Amino acid sequence: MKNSTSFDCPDENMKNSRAADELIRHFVELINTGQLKEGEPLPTERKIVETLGVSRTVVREAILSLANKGLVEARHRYRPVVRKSDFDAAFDTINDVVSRILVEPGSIKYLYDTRVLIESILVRRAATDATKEDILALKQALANNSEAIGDSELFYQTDMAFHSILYQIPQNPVMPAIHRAYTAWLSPRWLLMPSNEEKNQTNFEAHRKIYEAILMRDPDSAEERLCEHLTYAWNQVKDYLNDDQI
Amino acid sequence: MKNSTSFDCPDENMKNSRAADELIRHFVELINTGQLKEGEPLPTERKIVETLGVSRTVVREAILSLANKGLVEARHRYRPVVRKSDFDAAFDTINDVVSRILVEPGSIKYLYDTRVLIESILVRRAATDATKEDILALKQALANNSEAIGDSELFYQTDMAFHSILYQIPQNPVMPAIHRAYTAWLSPRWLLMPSNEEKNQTNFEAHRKIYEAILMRDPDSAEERLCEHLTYAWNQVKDYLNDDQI
DNA sequence: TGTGTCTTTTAGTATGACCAAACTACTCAA
DNA sequence: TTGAGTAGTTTGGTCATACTAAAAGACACA
Repeated sequence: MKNSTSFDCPDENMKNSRAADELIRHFVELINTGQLKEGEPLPTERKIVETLGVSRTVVREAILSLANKGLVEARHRYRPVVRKSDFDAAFDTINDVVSRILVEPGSIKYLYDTRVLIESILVRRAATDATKEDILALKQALANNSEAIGDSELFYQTDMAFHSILYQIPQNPVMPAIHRAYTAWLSPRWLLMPSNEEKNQTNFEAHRKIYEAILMRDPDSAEERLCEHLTYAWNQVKDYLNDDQI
Repeated sequence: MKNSTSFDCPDENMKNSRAADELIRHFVELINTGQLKEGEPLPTERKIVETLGVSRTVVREAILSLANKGLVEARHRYRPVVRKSDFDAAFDTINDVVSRILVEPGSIKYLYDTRVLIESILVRRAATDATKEDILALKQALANNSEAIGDSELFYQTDMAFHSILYQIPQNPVMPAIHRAYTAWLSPRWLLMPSNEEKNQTNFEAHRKIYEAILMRDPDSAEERLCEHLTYAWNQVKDYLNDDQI
């Protein structure tokens, strides 16, 4: 189909002449307006071919693009279904680029430093804004962390869980998504580092100090202790990264 | 979470029989190891067909995926070239998902609030860490902002430029990328709001106060003034968003 | 050295075919 | 009646081929 008339497109740029792009826009429109709801499957490829008047090649390209953009989920041999689009899904779609970036020297540190920045403000806000329930959650996470000191794998999990509370306190779904993204991207390198009870003990103490500063409603102290904690953690892990990754 | 091409399951393959996936992994490997360098074009589709022994359909799917993942850049009718993978590119690849998310009620505010959080810690760090050069850059940006009060379009640009200095101070390439992402995602809604000289004057004064707090090396004051500024800005813009977008 | 034209190559698209997995409907036994 | 097993149908994944228009390259010409 050459669609010389081109009903709605004023043909602004020649570069946008891929037929699949129009299909993509079509489905994005359907999804954004709710005509295709979350969890609902797209029409079959052959159905789209006959209703939209394009070839199956184009249909498959469009669906593939939608899948790669994270708007639909295309399991092998199943109909693509409209995906839940939340901030978690957004971070998921850049896993490959980030993996690519993280092989470049220095990038891991850059990413880690942004985590330090973000958690710095998070502990400050925790110190000033945390509710009784938040404090209780931190206390519980701290207890779990304490009990796991002898089990490094479990300690790693409770460590993450403690930090994740900080991301939950602002009641903003973007923050937990950021935490999950950090975890997904950094943990492969973190797990290169052997753990032991001594390190666990040190990290637990750091968590306790942060908790206490939050309890005392002292943002400056909370931030300072968090930075100490994360700096220590970085120094621990960097010895186990290849030189060209640091 | 399940369509990540990186390792996910200890039980390795679950019907992972899509031929394109292997091709994708192949090229990701070539790119990550530097055998395919940045700016270098991929082989032609037919070349890949004959060297890798797969059909052109599969080759095209793989290339399309690489393009959607942001690892290569596929201009219409040109050979795909290996793309520079930086944090800017990462944010670029999620524009579609984020656009989808931002049509959901409340999500714009959530995103904006994370910006407030991040800039809060940025102004704090600016107050404590900014070099003479940083201060000078802020001063210059402030001057440009002042001169643009009468020209709303120019004011918007100098406004962004002032804030962007804050993102540059940590000397971390992730932060400017975050700022550009915020700008790209939020500005379409921001530009719905009509500007006038009075608002510009107010915003400039806010910038000046932030600058002065940084100059005085007073992080608490800087953070407080920034939050006032961004709260004011939000209140200004929210009246021009549809009710179901707020 | 730069420019316009011709030829070759290649990406974009369409079509048809085939296979295997998923889906559907039906049969049959408990 | 119901549940499991089964055969036929649908559909996604892949391959092969063909055609078109645009990009790349070759080449003569000024």
